[in-house]
Amino acid sequence: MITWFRREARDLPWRRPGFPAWGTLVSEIMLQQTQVARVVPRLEAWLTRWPTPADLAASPPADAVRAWDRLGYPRRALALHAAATAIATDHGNVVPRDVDALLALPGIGDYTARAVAVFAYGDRHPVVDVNVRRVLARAVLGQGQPGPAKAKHDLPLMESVLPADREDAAATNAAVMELGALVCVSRAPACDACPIADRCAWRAAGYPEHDGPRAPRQAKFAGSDRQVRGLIMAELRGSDVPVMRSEIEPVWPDAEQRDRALASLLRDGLAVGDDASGYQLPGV
DNA sequence: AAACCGTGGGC
DNA sequence: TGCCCAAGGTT
Repeated sequence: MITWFRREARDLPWRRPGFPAWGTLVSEIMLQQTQVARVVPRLEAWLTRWPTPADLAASPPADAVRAWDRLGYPRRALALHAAATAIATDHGNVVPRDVDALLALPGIGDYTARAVAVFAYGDRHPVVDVNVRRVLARAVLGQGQPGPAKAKHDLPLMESVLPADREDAAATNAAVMELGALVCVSRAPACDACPIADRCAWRAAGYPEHDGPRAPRQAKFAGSDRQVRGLIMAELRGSDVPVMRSEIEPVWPDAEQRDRALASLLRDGLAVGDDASGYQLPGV
């Protein structure tokens, strides 16, 4: 497993020697529900502009949202800015190493907290993302697809597979994740190229169809409030001055849905303003 | 705890 | 083409 990883691992920015913990944190938040290929260029630009948390904290949230551009889920940009502010003020501008301290930061949950502790600091924790859940579902549980994510179940399962040694455990976390991303993929797994095919419970059972509960499918995007929010955000990102309501109208025909989307953006803090002064990104 | 939150690539 | 999927988190 670890041998396979050392041979096959992709050359990614966050695997470079000396890559800062701050970079790991930024990369992990960017990678939430977002493909590696789309993250890499944004990550490099981000770290060049904001080399430390304090640098980001010194910029207005609007700059973070603009730099986020079209990565998606712009709340992440706002959360990252808030996390950087907390790190700069409460943690001496040093990304926390403790999992509970990381969990206390906005936008950081079970996966991201452990990913930072393990990949930035080399500590021994189970790291469970969608790739890991799929590999465990197949290799250990003998199921074709993972069920709904459940930390209470997923973390102990990964823990049971981790080597005792700290460095080996970190390498195993990365290796299982990489295996799920490159070989044990969701649709057409490349079992011929799998280093643990001879130990895979799913393969041994003859690849049975999945019967248990599946992870819930995403709601349709076309025509959704999420789509309208995205269109409004693109409008706000593209303007240096407040955007009037009349300028938002053209982005979507349904006025009621438009208003609902704008109201939700205001509630999320991704937009500020009113009809009189116009709407813009937060903090100038 | 189910629902919501963007965007784009692959097939 | 339309659907599945992607290094999840928050409410």
